[in-house]
Amino acid sequence: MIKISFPDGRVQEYESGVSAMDIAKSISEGLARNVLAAKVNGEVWDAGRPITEDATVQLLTWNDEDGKATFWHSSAHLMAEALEALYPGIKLGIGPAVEGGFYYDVDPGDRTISTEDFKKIEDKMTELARQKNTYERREVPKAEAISYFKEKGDEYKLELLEGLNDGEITFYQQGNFVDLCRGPHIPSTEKIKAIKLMKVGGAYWRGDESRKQLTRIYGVTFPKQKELTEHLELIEEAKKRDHRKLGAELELFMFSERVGQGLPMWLPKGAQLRDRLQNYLKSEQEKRGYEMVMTPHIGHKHLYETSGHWEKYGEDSFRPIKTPREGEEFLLKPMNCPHHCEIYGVRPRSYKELPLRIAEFGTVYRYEQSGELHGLSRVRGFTQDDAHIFCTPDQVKEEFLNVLDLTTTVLSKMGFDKFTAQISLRDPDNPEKYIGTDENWDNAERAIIEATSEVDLETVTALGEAAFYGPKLDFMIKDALGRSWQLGTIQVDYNLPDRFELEYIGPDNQPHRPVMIHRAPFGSMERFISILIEHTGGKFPLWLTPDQFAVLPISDRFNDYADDIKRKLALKDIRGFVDDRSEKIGRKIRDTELKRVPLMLIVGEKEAEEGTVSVRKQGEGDVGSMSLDEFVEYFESLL
RNA sequence: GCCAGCAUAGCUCAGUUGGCCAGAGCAGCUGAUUUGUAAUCAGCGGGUCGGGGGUUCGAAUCCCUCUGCUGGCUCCA
Repeated sequence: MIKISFPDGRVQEYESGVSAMDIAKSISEGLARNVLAAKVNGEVWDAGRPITEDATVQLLTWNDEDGKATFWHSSAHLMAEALEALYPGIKLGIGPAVEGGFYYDVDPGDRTISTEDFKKIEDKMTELARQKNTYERREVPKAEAISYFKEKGDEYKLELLEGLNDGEITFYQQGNFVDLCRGPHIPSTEKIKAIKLMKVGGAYWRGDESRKQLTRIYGVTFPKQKELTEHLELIEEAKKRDHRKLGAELELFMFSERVGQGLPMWLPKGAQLRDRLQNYLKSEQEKRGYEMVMTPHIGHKHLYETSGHWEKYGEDSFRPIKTPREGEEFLLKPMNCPHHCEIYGVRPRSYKELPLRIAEFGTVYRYEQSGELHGLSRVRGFTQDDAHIFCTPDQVKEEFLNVLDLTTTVLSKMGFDKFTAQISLRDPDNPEKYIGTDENWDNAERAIIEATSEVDLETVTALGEAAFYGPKLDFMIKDALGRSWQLGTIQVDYNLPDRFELEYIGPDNQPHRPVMIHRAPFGSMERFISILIEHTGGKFPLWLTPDQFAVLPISDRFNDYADDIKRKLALKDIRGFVDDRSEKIGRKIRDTELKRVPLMLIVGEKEAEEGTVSVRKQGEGDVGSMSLDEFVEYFESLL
């Protein structure tokens, strides 16, 4: 007998060789039906694999991330089986589960697989799934594995085998399909009820640009048809909120082929929104001791040689521009920090001035590969909400707290309430990869960890993810659709102060090197606004939205009254417009709704006589009529 | 940059196997209507079918090439 302990702490005895599925059955048939895999001593196993020693066992179902991943991984095998049936001789790369589904990289030879082929692949998968084939695990000697794939002519699997040792090779088989696979898998293909292939694209074998490009087919599967339907609805909703679509509809920004790809232009409403966002951030920064600076859009190549950016990124940047006579070389500024370092160095600094916090909405230009450009989220010219804090090593923690406070304040104001952070620390096994003293690193890493724990921020720690010049903290937020986005970062930097030989005179009358902290709560205005658009679906917070109200006269006869309302509200800093078209009120309401204007003031004969407005609120409808003063009060209560 | 796909009016899309002056809805303009909580009616204008080259008696449609966009890969100070 062996002892099995469960997550709730319960311990029960079973015969050796019992499987997770047996255990599930002993608890209830219903549970057994839902079990996809099991975590045995922290490792995910096939539900049917015999357990021969004492172990902790957690049964995994669709509701567990690991259960989902197993389900999708098994679905990848099912797709591979279907592909082999439809494309004889197709060669297989790898087929893992990923966030939101699975993919398989395949080499179809001289055939191509496009979205048009999805239907027939899905149908084949459904047909195979209905055969209720079990996934059988088998340990295979390396020699046998090699000869199997040699005969099959699958060079990719053979290459994968090269990296594996004899004794750790397993095959999984369902139906007629055998694959080299570590597993685990779900018990049977019959669990896979709903199948949808999502997209197809190229992917280099083993992610190596110099290797052959395989066809990557993405798919997603579910145990219930209904879940697939919901999943597709979520994707539809995301499509509706796509910032590129809304940006055009709401006239926030545009792109032009003639201006160049990846170079957004802000239309009046978008510029207004962005300006408002910047002003808000500016005022919050001023409260926290930041000072604004401005620096030019280009900088001498020497500046970036000093900073090290030229050496590291120069080859992949926009080419330098030259002065016509002297041939001096300038770069479009890819970073603001070198300029800010020069500002720090304008005169000798005393420890009494530290921390020095200098901020700039600095527009930078980076050559991003053309295939990477995407709406506002990935562009070639963008504006960072940048600031650099120069401080003493002792002040790092205090400054982190200051930045965390700023960031959480600002993001909450924007309607984001779910944020987490990743703390990136040194790789303890490779200390030589990093610049700066051990003492400073220890100090900064401790400061970050302490600061984040003091503000009650949910964090994950990633060892070895730090930059070579210092540890960092990255903010992640979840949007209204539950998607995660990485926003701004806070990075400690020991490198630039060195390179620019920055100093301050300490109380000991000796020069010391300051620590530099880079931070950008939004990351970039462009990217942040793209996330904000999708988070809100274009329904921005009232204080931020371009037009806060629209006055809709019932007929032309009340246009003057409507203009009067608008003027009076403008005096109260409430902004909006009058829709004075000769349209019916229903039409005006519809058009105003589509523009995502939060408040509508409908005025007709009754209102003009009584000096009132009839208020209609986004998402709520008619909220009744009120005097203008009452409306101003109502408006303020919504802010 | 690489792979795959796409490009027809300001927007969303039709356009049969290449074949008369390339269509619709919305938007725009003009006029009528003067309207009470999500689309009033009529008329008009608007496209070298992304650019260039080729095949053909004939190209939006087939081929090549460039540009841009979409999805993926790689990269991201």
